[in-house]
Amino acid sequence: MATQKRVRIKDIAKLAGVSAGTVDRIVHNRGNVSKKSREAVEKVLKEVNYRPNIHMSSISLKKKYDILFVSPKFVEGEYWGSIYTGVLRALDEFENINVSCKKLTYNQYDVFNCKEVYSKALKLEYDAVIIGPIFQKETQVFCSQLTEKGIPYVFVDSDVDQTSPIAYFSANHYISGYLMCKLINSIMKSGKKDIGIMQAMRVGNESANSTILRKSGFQDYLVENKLQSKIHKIPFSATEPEKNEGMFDEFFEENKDIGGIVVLNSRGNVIANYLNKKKIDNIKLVCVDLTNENIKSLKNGIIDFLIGQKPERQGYLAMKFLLEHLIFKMPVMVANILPLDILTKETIDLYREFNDLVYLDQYND
Amino acid sequence: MATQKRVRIKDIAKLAGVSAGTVDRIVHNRGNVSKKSREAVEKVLKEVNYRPNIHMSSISLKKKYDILFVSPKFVEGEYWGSIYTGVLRALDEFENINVSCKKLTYNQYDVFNCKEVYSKALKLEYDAVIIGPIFQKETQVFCSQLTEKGIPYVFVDSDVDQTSPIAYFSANHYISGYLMCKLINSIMKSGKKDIGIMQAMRVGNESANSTILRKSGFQDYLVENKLQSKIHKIPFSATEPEKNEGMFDEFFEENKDIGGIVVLNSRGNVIANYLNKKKIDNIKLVCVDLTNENIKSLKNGIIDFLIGQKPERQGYLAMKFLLEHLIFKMPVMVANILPLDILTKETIDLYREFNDLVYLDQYND
DNA sequence: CTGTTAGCGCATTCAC
DNA sequence: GTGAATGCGCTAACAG
Repeated sequence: MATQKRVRIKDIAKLAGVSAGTVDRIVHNRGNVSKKSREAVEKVLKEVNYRPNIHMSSISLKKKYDILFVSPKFVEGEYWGSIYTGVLRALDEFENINVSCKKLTYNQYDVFNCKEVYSKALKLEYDAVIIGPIFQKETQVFCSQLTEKGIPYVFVDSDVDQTSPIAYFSANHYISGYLMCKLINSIMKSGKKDIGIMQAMRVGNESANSTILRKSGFQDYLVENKLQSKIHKIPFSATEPEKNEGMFDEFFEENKDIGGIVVLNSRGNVIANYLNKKKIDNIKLVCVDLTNENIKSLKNGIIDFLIGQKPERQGYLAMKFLLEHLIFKMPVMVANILPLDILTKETIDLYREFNDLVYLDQYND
Repeated sequence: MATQKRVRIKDIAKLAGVSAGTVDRIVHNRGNVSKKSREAVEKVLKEVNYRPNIHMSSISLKKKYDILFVSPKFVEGEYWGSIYTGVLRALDEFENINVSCKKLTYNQYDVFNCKEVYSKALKLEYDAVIIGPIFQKETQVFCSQLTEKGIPYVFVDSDVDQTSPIAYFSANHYISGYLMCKLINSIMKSGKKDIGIMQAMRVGNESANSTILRKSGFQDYLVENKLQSKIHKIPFSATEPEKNEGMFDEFFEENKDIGGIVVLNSRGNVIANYLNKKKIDNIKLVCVDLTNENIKSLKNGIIDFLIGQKPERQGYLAMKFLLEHLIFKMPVMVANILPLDILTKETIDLYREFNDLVYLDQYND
């Protein structure tokens, strides 16, 4: 009753006046089909909305698929780790498909290392790539070389201009920054009016695309709402954390009117730990990404709102769509923008309990 | 690499020294098995963590399952409609399983009608029931009669005391109320301090369990945080909406210090539309449930935060778990508490785009 | 080029 | 009470 009976390959064969084998050859673009048969089958396919049953396919599929996963280095519980967990979950769900997934990671704070890893990646053999991009230009070069070799790729976390991925899976970073600005303003109580923004220092002086977009959304909210808050950049080092406390001490010495801080990258815990240590509790804090460290700070009340980007789902969908594309050459939607999760101390536990899946795998290259 | 090769029924058969047919008889509790075989197989099952492949099972399954869905009346886009949509989505995903789902609905504001529908339900034939409960006592009676007949049931939206469902799928309504109280307080600006709570009038004067729990969470937040806000109940009628405007006029005439309103049931749009019509824009509003009407008010800025309870997912999981239970008699987790979504004007569109699935079915009984 | 056939994991039926 | 045989939708190898 709910949905009409799904049409099978056998039905299509009958309607087109050919055998099941021929239909299968066409669906999988496997050649050796006469023009006449192809046209007859494609005509039927257009009429009947054939949705191949991937579970049935995978059981009898013999081909092996090699996928490469390239992203910033990570450990479990970090943003990129969750993306990878999603990738593994997709592999688990489609366990009958014979696919191997090789992982290659680079230092996201060092453009030179990223370049190195990309060229290392080009020497390997695989059917498709999942890319977690940080550096725009380097990724563009990498992608154009993949295109030359005829290898399809998808992005997770961000899209990259001037590339042609099969699909990408990301949050809307602009809206994310816009939202974070709204949230910090709506919870800052009258009195101290200034807002701080954390800024990571990188080798190569390039900021991640996602952070740039968030900053732009942040600014636009201020302008659209004619807010007069003074904005202060707070520098910090992701690679040499021991330097941070000194820098923060200096900053807060000079800026006494900070009423709220927004962290537009996933390292919110850096400032949260500082505020906690110094027992500063009159500064509101809005951060992004459900890293283990950020979650800890959300739970103990230092972070007020934490924005989640569903990294696990991004990875899951990327692998799932990639497999569907490889197997069925199905047209997939290119832009896949996932919703933003707004989390508080009250909701984080339920969120994790429900989304967490235990993976005991080692996260090794 | 990701996960160890899944063990198949054939593997178990070999390990236990019996044939695949025998293993299947045991897995499906179908009898006609010697004690010796049963013990051998069960021993192996314990050791190897057999996860039957439901997709492979369903293809060769011949049995037909009849499911009954009982809930408050709804139209598309309302809370209960989304739950039903999730049920249909599960049926679509497991299309190979031969299952029919009959729908029966009652007036959630009229306990007598609910009773009638429950007794009508008891006269039908089915293998299991999905219940959306509103009235506690009546549901308890219904459930005890189901238990007598040996018919399993699951709840969506709420659990009900003194019943033994296979499982239930709901939000934590207590936390939901607690959270709504925190949100309204964090965004109310100094000045007007009082908070209003909307209260639906019902035939039978029984409030839904979910609303009672939310109220309790709401109160506890106030107490724990030693907040002095004065709380005002604002009565409204869900069944005779034309009476509301007069009641609200009267209420706001008498209470000038309302700075925020919380609606602990899904009818937030009732007060939102009123505030919009009267151009009152200095009252913050926090509501629950993503009904089409509530979403409209969120988008035009009348509602500040809207709490979502993932009704679609509740319905989906209820049907999915029920089928798994019926087919495999698998032990399912009884309490399934879904996370709460916090939505704002900025995030609602992404949320809907991503979660919406088009179902062209008619919502008829 | 194309139809036929075997086999994937599983539930079920049918001889033994 | 049990193993062997069949068929589900699909892919892949094979024989024409």
